[in-house]
Amino acid sequence: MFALIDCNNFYASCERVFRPDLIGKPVVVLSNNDGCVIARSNEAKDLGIPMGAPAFEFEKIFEKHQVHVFSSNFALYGDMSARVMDVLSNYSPEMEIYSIDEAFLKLKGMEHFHLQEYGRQMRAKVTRWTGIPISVGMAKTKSLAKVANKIAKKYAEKTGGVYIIDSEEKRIKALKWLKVGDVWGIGRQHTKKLIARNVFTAHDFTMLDDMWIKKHLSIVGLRLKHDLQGIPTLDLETVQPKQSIATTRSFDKNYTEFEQLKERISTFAVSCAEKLRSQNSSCKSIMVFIHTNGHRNDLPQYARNIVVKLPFATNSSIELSTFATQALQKIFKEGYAYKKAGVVVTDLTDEKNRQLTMFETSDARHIPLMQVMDKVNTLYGQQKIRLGSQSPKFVWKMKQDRLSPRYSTNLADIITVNV
DNA sequence: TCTGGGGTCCTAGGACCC
DNA sequence: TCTGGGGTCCTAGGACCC
Repeated sequence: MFALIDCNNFYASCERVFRPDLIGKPVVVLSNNDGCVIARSNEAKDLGIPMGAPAFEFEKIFEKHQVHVFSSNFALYGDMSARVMDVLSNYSPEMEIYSIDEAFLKLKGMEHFHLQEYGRQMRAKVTRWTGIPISVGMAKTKSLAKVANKIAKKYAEKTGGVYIIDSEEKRIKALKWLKVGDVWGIGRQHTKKLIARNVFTAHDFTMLDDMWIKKHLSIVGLRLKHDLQGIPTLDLETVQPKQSIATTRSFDKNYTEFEQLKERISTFAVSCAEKLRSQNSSCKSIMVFIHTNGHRNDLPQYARNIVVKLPFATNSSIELSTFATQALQKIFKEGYAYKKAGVVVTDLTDEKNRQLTMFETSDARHIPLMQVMDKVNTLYGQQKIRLGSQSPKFVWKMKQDRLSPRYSTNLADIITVNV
């Protein structure tokens, strides 16, 4: 058996842990730059605020219904996630942390446990120890555990937040209930195709011909079909080293000057370099992209990316910044209003096993320099030491008007209790 | 005015090898 | 008329996830 544990309305729930006065009230959390809604409490969902709703379009509704709006506070959510995962790890030796708010547990050898009760215990303990409400779904395969979890969440009162698919009868009933577009692994494009073929439910999907699925949804779709039929096809995935690392941002306003973009790209490259160093990797290629605002029909559009193979693997902020800004020069065009840019590093290698080239031009002196930079910046705050190319002339600040305190990761933000 | 960020996997087609 | 067979690697693009 597999269990899928999912935190309910995770970001919104994190905000509520330290603001219990918000329980029962509509809460939404916005994306970077306070752009769109990325998390909603049940009360906010009931108001008809959709996922991804642009904040500016819903400002009136927020006001009218006294919705509590938060900027995203990833320091808080990351820390709360670690706490939840820590509690869950006590319930099985085999766990896969699937995302910031989801984990699969393998319940091998627990067939004789009272699983319903086991799920209830998990739920009680996570809520008690972290303040985060969760839903638990269990079934013979991962994708069915996902389905069970949806049922547990949707019918929380009836199920107590725990649902188990443990018979063929329940499996069929669950799959007939689930819309095909809500199946894990079936997105918008595939849903369109499936509905055109009169496939409306997950159950309809499992009745499709293997060859048809393989042709139109690839091997991934076929595996999913088998998994949904109760044939274990998807196993827990072990933690793999990352294949790519990205830092990308939308801007608060449109940028037209090369110098402005250069500062951004340099900063993104430095950020990627820091992420690389924190996991002891170097990268051998780098991708830089820029584009205009696709939502603005009134402005000329331009989007380009460029991949640069590096002559040697590196994680030096200085070197990556240099390569990135050189790349930017190749794709930048005058006369456009740029809204978003990013740097993605790929071809990652272990720092220690770095292959040198015959004519290595990477500067070995950067290594101790980066160590010192990381140390100082960790101790005294981000960007206390930065490159000259990250000019303070262009001070850039993300719009975060409604940021909550970092209750659990910053000493100054710890809550005070008055007795 | 204003619309997120960070990932993964698969396939088809081209280039290349013997 | 008639032009092999079997591979690998790489890349771009498309799909998906939270």
